[in-house]
Amino acid sequence: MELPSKYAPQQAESKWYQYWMENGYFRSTPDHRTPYTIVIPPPNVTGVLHMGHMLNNTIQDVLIRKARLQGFNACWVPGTDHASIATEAKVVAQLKEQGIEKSDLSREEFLSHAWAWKEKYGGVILEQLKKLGCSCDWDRTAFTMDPLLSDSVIKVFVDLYNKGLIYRGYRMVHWDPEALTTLSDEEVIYEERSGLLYFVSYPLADGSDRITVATTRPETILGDTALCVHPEDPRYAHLIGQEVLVPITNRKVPVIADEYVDPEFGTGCLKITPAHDPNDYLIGQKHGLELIDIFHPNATLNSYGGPFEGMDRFEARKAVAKWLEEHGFLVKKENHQNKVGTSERTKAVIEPRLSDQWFLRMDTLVKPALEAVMDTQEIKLFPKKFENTYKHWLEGIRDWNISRQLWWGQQIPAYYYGDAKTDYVVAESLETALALAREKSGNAQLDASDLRRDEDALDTWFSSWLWPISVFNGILDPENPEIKYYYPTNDLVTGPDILFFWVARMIFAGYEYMGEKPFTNVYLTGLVRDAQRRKMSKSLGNSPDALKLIEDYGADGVRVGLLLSASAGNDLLFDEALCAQGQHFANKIWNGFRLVQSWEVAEIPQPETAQLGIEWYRGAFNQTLAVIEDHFEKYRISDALMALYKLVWDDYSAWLLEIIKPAYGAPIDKTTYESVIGLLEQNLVLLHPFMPFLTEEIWQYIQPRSKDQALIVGQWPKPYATDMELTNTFGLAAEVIAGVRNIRQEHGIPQKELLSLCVLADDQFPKSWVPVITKLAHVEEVTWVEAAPEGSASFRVMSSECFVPLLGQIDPVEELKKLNDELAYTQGFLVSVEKKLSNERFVQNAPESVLALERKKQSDALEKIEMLSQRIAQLS
RNA sequence: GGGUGUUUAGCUCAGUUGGUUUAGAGCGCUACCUUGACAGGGUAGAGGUCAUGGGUUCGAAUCCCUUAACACCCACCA
Repeated sequence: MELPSKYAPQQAESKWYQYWMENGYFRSTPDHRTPYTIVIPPPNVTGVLHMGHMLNNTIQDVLIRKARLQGFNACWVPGTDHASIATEAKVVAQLKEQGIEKSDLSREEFLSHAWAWKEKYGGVILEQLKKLGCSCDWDRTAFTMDPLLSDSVIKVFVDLYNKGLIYRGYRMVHWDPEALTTLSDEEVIYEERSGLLYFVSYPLADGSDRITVATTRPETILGDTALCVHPEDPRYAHLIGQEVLVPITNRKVPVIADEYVDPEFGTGCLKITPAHDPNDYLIGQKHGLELIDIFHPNATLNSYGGPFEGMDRFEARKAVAKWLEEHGFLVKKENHQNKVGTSERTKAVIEPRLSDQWFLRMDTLVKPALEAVMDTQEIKLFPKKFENTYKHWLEGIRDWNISRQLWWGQQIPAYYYGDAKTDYVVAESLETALALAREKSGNAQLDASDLRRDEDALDTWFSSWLWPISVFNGILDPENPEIKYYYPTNDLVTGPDILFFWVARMIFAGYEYMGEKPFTNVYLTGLVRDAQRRKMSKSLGNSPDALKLIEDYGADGVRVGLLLSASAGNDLLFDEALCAQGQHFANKIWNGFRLVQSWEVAEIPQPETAQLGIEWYRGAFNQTLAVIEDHFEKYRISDALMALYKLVWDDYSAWLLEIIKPAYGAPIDKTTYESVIGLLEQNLVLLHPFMPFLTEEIWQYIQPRSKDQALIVGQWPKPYATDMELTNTFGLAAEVIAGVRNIRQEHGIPQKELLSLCVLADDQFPKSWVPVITKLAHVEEVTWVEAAPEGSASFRVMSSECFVPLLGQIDPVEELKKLNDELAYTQGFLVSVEKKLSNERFVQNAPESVLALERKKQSDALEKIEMLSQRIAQLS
């Protein structure tokens, strides 16, 4: 059959993906085999595939496919996350475009819009993963708001509440004025921003003096309820206990003293706005200060804003500053760098805000999670450096704010029946809630209509932290066969940016609900950056279109490109050139196959060269197989691929195929043909996890295969029984061949012209390789000589000297120069070796093996120098 | 402010407990090759005082300290 000389991935990819799907190779059900399980880090349901997804899903697919080939029952559970805040923001924006405000909708109406959106766009990213070749068990596709998963979340909430780990508290929390919800500590990103430090003077109530305070937020003056100085600050000692007038409002507030104040900073006097700053809040509590909340939820000023009411906080900042300046309260302004908390999702500047929220106590959950990683190593993080980060975070962790003022998500199962703050119950169902409420209130007349369910939804991560358990229904039905079989999962592959958000919390949940770790190995990939080291982001527009890449280079090419650049634990600088390299590699493999299948097979004896080549390659294959296993164990996927790349490109294509290649038009013997097909098939198995499409394509071209002979369910190779001696001496033969090629190159001798090769050999000369040397170096014959023939170019391999007689074509001056250069190098080398050997302390201290080695180097060098000198003498 | 990590060829990175290394790979680069699988190819080659300064050692890219640059994480300093 006539195959094209360029591998065209497009048709092959859709063909084989469909074939795999139709035959159910991705499906997994519990059986007698050992399971190998990965749960996907569920991408946002509204998301589209970006480079980060491409990378970590490629890695997961490599691991899953390899496990499948190794005979494990491989199960990769796909799914999506409802991403409460991100999705809600998108839906709100979309509704706005249609002229609908969220505030005009009921919860039910809004949710029906949100579900419609999810149905429409929710599957996109999963379809894209299929294009990449991901072999997920699609029948298991889960969504964090599926009934089963949602019920799990509610059950866990109630359970944790009953255990006393979840509580409702009035706290200062991070408020996102754009999304109109609170956020957890982890969702706040601090950014360095340059702003102004305003120095504002407050008159004493009795008019006797003025005090200047420094603030970055003059608008919060409207909520000031005290000034505060350090108790031992002599500058202000006389003012403690006096009252000052707050500018604009003319409210009288006290001057108090607290050690929190740093006398060195600003003026050493701090204004206290307990409602709008976490520290001020603490000081306010300590000193019993009044709380004045000056903002609406969207961070515009409320009625406390006086003349500024209705203004946005940043607008108000300028307006207040202007007012202060005009009325003589503003002493000066200074440039000031400070860290501003922003919302991870909306980028809005966070406003500290007091409110009633639900919290999860972390102290007891943290303990087993810390031990599992730091002490018992039940869970291993790759790369290891993240263990420290993990430890630090766990040790400094604060309670987790899990309530969100959103609708898209699991609604908190708390029901209020009265006006007091404690008039609520927590229950999985309305009926239970009613019963509990009647009991708690002592009012048997309570009726379902008297219960008001908490309006808030739960943090997205409060559902995804159960993911490895809930996808197997392990929360609602902990004894079911699936969870017992698949849990704990094996590997988790994700980005380090969600180590705290997700990974750590899954570990908490695993120990709390399964009494066991959720996974054994966590492989944290690097961030994908562009060639200039910038993060890939939509706003920079430097993120390539994932699907376009697949179209251009083929999924296999993209996978290889991505993996080649992703050395373990480092950020990866993505460059399309690497996808091209992957594509070239695919083509190389394709053409290697094209060559073999073009041969006519005949019942003729096997040439010695072919026998040697096959035997040697088996050894090389064994070595690479071992290297690959080792790399995989350490999650060095990139290195594993590179080892394979070299095996296939150099050893298989460049050497083996050249060695066995019959003369043009001549047939190949059957033995060699069958061996090389066998070797090719083994290569394909190793390559399959990385390049699933191409390998299946060739695999099926080689011969028709039945359903259970497909490559995807093939068998991982075992090492060949082979003569490693041949493998080990091949390197020398290759050097001889390279030596001859080099001489050809230097003297411009075409391939067609056969040369002869004379060798002044010692024992180490690879004599068994002579037939191969003859063939690949285009040498007529190899003869053994005792002295250098007249007019030869020469090179050395170990301590054998090789000559290519080139009467009349040799420039003795050139040849001499070459020899002299080599002599100089060898002498330099000898000096360094002898320096060591003449050092008594080296001889005394170094281990025998090292000494022997140095002595060998010395004698080799001496011998070489002698031979070189002879040649030089001869020529000059 | 605290912590972690990085710094090896033009680029991206290996270099495993210090000794088979006057340091390796891939890509790129240079020269030559219309070589019957592949120019998305082949052959050959150039290219590094292992960030800096010091120390330990018979021996350091590798261990210790200094300095510098970069990256990331954590932290309520107005």
